[in-house]
Amino acid sequence: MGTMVSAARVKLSDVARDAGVSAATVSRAIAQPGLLSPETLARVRASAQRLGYLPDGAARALASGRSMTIGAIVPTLDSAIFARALQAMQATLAQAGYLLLVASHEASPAAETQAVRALLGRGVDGLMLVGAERAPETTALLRTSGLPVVLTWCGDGHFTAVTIDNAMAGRLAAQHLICLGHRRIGMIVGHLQFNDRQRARLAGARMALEEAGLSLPDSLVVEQALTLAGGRAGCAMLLDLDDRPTALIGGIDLFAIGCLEEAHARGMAVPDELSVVGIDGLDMSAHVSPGLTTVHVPTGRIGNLAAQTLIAMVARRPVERETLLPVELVVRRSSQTLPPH
Amino acid sequence: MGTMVSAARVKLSDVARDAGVSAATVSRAIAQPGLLSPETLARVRASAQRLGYLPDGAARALASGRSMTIGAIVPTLDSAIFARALQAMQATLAQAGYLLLVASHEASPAAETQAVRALLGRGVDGLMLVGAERAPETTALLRTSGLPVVLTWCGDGHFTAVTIDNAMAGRLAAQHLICLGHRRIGMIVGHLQFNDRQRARLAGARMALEEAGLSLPDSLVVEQALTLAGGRAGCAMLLDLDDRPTALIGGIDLFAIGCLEEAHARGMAVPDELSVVGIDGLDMSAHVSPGLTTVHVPTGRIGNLAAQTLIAMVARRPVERETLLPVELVVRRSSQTLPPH
DNA sequence: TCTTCTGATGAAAGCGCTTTCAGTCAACGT
DNA sequence: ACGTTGACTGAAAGCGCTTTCATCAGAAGA
Repeated sequence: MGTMVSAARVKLSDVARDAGVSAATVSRAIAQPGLLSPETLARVRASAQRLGYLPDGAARALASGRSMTIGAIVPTLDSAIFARALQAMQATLAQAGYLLLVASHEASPAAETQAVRALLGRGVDGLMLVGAERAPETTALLRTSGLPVVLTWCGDGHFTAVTIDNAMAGRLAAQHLICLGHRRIGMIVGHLQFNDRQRARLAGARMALEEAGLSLPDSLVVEQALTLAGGRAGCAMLLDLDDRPTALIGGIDLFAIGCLEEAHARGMAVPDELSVVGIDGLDMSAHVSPGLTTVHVPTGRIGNLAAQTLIAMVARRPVERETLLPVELVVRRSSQTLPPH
Repeated sequence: MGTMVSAARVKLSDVARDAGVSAATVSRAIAQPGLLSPETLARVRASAQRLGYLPDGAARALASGRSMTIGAIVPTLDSAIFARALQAMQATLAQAGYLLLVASHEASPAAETQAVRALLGRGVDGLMLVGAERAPETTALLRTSGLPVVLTWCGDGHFTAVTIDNAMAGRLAAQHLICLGHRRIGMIVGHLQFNDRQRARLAGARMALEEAGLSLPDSLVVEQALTLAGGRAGCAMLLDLDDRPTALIGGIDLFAIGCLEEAHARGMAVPDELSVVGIDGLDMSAHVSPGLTTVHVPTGRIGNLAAQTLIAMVARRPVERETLLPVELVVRRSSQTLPPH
């Protein structure tokens, strides 16, 4: 044996010869076994097995026009949110024989365009994207490609989408705090530039406050990078205000956890001196101290449904234009009634 | 316009015709622009641009034998560790024009075999795997394929690998606690079945204890699912022992964070009544309360290097057989000297 | 002036598979 | 007994691109 230079890979025609059938028959044995007689099928399978035949995906894709691959483009893989959604997608796709091709754009519309181009070129059968906001060029690319596309978290009313009501999430967080008697509420959000989810959450919170005769002035909103440290920094800024808020909403749970930390570092008791509410419902949030009140988002289901929807679209089965998944307030210890002044 | 049935996609021959050159020339304009005269190149590019030409990846892969795709198979995407490594890989790969195809096996060797088969079939140019332990069948598949393969976290001395010294990580954690005066130390590890990283960490910790004249009996080791809840449950089991340990090591940071939580729930002060050390160095660990002492692992670099190594192997450039990345103890507040008895 | 290069381009043969279109053959109906 | 039907299978034409190999100017050398 030793280091043998990779033996020429077994190909379909080898199997055909070995089994004494035509190439067409072997192909059918793989893709439409029902068309073959049991004996032929068994013979072909035996040969394929014995020779260790593995179909060449590129050739199949070229000949059939389907790559059995779905692409997903997310802001980053390094986030509990997208990691969970992708894991769910991947699991669902794998069951259907699809593979997941991933790309990230790090909040850059141009990078997203590039990623779309790359995935389109690679011949994915469908594409999952996050949010509805993107460079017009990207949208044009998507449209002219005619490829099945599913937007997630936010829809645009045109592409198929699996979404949550981000504005409602913001609203629930705010209403909860309002009900507890808070009147001065601050919010930390991600950079709003290329992030419609954060914009919607902010808008929802603001609207809830206004409906209650209150307001969420820009002075009480701070934009931060989507990290725990960003949340902590945002919290610090808000707490340093002359008329500091009595409650804070994190546009993502990570922000809220950062707030918990900053409050702790300052010796401010949560929830006694500061109430904190997040949005996302990370596993982690149930485990921090105090437990984080948050608006839970069914992240895994978004991934599962996006995958299922894409699979259905590839198969030309009808699908919901937009699936809206419910968000839900989960009250824990980080928020409480505003103590009497 | 309206709903136009997807216009036949622009293909290389269309560009060739438009530019008044042969298909070969267009192909060269894409892959080896240096071979063309500046004028021809410009003309072809202009045509391609105008027609919106996007090369067909499947056809390229079939004709050239390279798919410009790298595969990665991890236990799960839904873990801060693998998510970070994959994000790093993806970023590095994207810069080199490669795309990342991901699969997860959820700690099932059979699922891993299947994933390898799927990725091999899809014609990836290289493959990243986690750990060195796997079904013999998988290894055979990998070997006969002759594909560039990089193992991560643990190597097997045969395949190229980007690793960390897991045993050293366990050892550092244990030695730290021993130095603080702890004599009775417990450890929570992931299921050891198909996880050589956890086995090595356990072995390292055990060895450190034995070298100090102590021991880590099986009664003080509990296997748990790799989640925060698993860590908490493991901690509970260990604390319920008659002769409870004074310090706990988490085989992953998540376990250690679970310990913090369980201790908190029981009203046990950390580190006064219980010292806790983790292994991984999650961002989160710096932010929990008390800050978690942990053995930091350069997760992102593992991903970067795995990608770089794979790219080099595809290009037939020589690479290190095994790159061992350093781990480092980061002392925070969760561990302290054992108080006088 | 006549080779000999060199650089730029084209013609054409696949890459390994799918799929249409025919064709074969046994069973069936009348 | 003979056209029909239906179930299988095979021949062959690509899928869209890459890559030899050949060609053909024009530059350089003799």
